[in-house]
Amino acid sequence: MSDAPSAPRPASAPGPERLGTPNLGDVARLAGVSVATASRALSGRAPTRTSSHERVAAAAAEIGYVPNGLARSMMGVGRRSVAFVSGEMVGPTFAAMASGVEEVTTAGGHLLLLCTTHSSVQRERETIYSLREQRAAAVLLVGSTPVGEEFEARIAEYADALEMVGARLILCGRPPLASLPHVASLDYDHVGGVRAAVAHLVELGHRRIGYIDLDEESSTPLQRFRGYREGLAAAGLDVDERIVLRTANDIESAEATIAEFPLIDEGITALVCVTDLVAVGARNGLRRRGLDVPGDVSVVGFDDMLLVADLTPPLTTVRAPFHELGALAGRIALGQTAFEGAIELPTELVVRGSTAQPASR
Amino acid sequence: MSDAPSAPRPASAPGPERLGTPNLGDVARLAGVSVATASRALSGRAPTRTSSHERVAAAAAEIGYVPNGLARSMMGVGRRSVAFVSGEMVGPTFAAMASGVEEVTTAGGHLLLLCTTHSSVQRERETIYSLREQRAAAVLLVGSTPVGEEFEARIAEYADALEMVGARLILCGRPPLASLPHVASLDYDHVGGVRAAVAHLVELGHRRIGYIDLDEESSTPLQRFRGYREGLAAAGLDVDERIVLRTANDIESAEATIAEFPLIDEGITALVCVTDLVAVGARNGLRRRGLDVPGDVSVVGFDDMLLVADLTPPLTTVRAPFHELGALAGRIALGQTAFEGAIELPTELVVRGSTAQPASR
DNA sequence: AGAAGATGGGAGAGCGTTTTCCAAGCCGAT
DNA sequence: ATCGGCTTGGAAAACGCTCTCCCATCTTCT
Repeated sequence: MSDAPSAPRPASAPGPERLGTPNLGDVARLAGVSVATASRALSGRAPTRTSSHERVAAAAAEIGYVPNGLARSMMGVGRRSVAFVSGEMVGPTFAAMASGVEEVTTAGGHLLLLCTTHSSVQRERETIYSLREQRAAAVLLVGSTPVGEEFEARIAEYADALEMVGARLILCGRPPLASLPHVASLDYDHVGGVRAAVAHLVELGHRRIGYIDLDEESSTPLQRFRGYREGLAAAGLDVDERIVLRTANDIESAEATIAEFPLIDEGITALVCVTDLVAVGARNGLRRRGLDVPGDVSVVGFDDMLLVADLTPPLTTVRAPFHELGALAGRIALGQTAFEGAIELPTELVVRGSTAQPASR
Repeated sequence: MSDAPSAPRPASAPGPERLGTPNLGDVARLAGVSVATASRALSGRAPTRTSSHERVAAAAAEIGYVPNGLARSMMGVGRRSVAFVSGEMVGPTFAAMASGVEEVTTAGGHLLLLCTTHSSVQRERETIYSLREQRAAAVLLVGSTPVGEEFEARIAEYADALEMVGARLILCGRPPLASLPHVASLDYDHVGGVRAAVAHLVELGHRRIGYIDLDEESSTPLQRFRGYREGLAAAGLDVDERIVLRTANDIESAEATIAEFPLIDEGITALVCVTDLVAVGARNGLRRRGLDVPGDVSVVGFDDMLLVADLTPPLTTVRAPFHELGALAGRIALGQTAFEGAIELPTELVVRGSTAQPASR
């Protein structure tokens, strides 16, 4: 049956000109060598360099050859990609973490993919599965997320799905999951940070310290609240649920929350806030009620976002190493650093002007 | 010569088990159909669905088949990627623009690549060429950059290089280049924004209005300075170089710059700043010198970054539609919107408390 | 009942690389 | 002069997919 071993070239024209971008075959043809030789010459993987190598290089330059990274990736030798998946791209912590990741991915010759889930489970799942199809080297799931069985089951599903194609899943900015100790997860010391903040307030003489929490049940606020609780406990104080407020994570909501809170009646002299944004809102609300910060009420935030040092008063807050966290996550994603158990980066209390001794009664 | 048309399968074992992730061939084999049928069935490109389609779907589910996005991309049917290339990833404008781009790329089923050049020409070039190899659909070069022939030549080089592989170059957040009207470039109205700021100050009664510029010659500060000049001219005033300062784009530098500036001697009552960061630094410096804002000197910024509304006094500034700019750039990148000449999005003056009538002399 | 049309599915080329295997060619050594 | 080792380069398989022919059915019309 095989009467014509050489196929009749159905599509391409007989002339030397081809459509589209030139290909390694074109380079080889022009240089008068085989594609194998051309590939070897261009990738520098050949034993020695000979005249044909130079012909290949010249041919490549002449026709403007651009190697196809997609094809290289398919052969397992291209750049791999790492995905940065977060709920939202705004917010003070995002950019710093992303830049940390970017630093190590590009240093390693890899690509950084950016995805947003808009806090939708469906989009999160779609994103992960899409990334799996793209054969990403790793997926960084960053930011706070819900706690609970349903969530852990979802992460387990993602981890399995990704492992199936040799991609690893890394949880970034959230604590390790009890049921999934093998999933790499790195976080910073929320608890210690807030504990330090509370200790600072206690040392200043505060005894009645309120807390403003987020109105969502996710890992970050939960941990920070634990820091509050432990901080109080360390000073021999108990959590009084009546002076724990909840709000959304933006300035306006926090301000509105403070507006309708009978704090004076409770004798509160200090307020620990789950984030800087909430702290700023709280400060605005206090001010609106004619209360001075820190004269009447001290305020502490968390994140040390840009500009909080320039507020009046400058905000006392907890600084977390977002950039380092991102860089470390990137290194683990690329396999440059092994993941051995949970990683928790230290945080640091930055004392500024929004905290002071309570007014003498 | 062709005695053995069927090659002797050198590598893979004879058993049904294969290493690595399952393949479309594996699915087809299990379903008892050809790869062509399997491909059609899974991609839903077949006219109707038949029993074999269901067998294929079942087989795919059974062995956990994950289509290879890289291979699909190589065939020209996969997700394409759009690259967001900026100097730095920090800064107030970055996240908003990136999120705008992300919104439209993922809506269109595409991938967003994130790259940083660290303001190094070499890295910029490497990035562009790497993206070209990756066959990105488009490259968004975002942020301010140097002006001048050398720069335009570089952009021309990039545009040509990218066009060679069918990728388009989009300049985002900088004005169109005179020598390259065909490369898509979108910007927002720096000039109009600063003009409005100056007009606002003039209307308040200011006549001696200083300016703090950046110490770099790039498009953004140049345009904003032009807005300053035109704003003064519209009020019949001239630029007095003695009250034009230069600083780096961070709070500390701006503060230091203000510290050694004889502004009182010059009778300055208002200061227009090239960015919010500089404005905050200026405010800090003024305050340090015992001057009140806006009592002694009014201050205007540009960018309306997060928290400037919560400073004391709240900063009067110019707001630019960064998110929309990013989204529009994304749409042009994806070819959803045609680029017809320069695009300039409007800006808006946001009057807050850092500007007031000059003190009566 | 036979032919025309519709339709599902298979074989195989093609995408642009890398890489393995193997045939030459060339050198010095026996 | 011939043989083993070494370099050099080519043919072709492989990666995993899509897509264009085709052929074999099945339906349906005359």
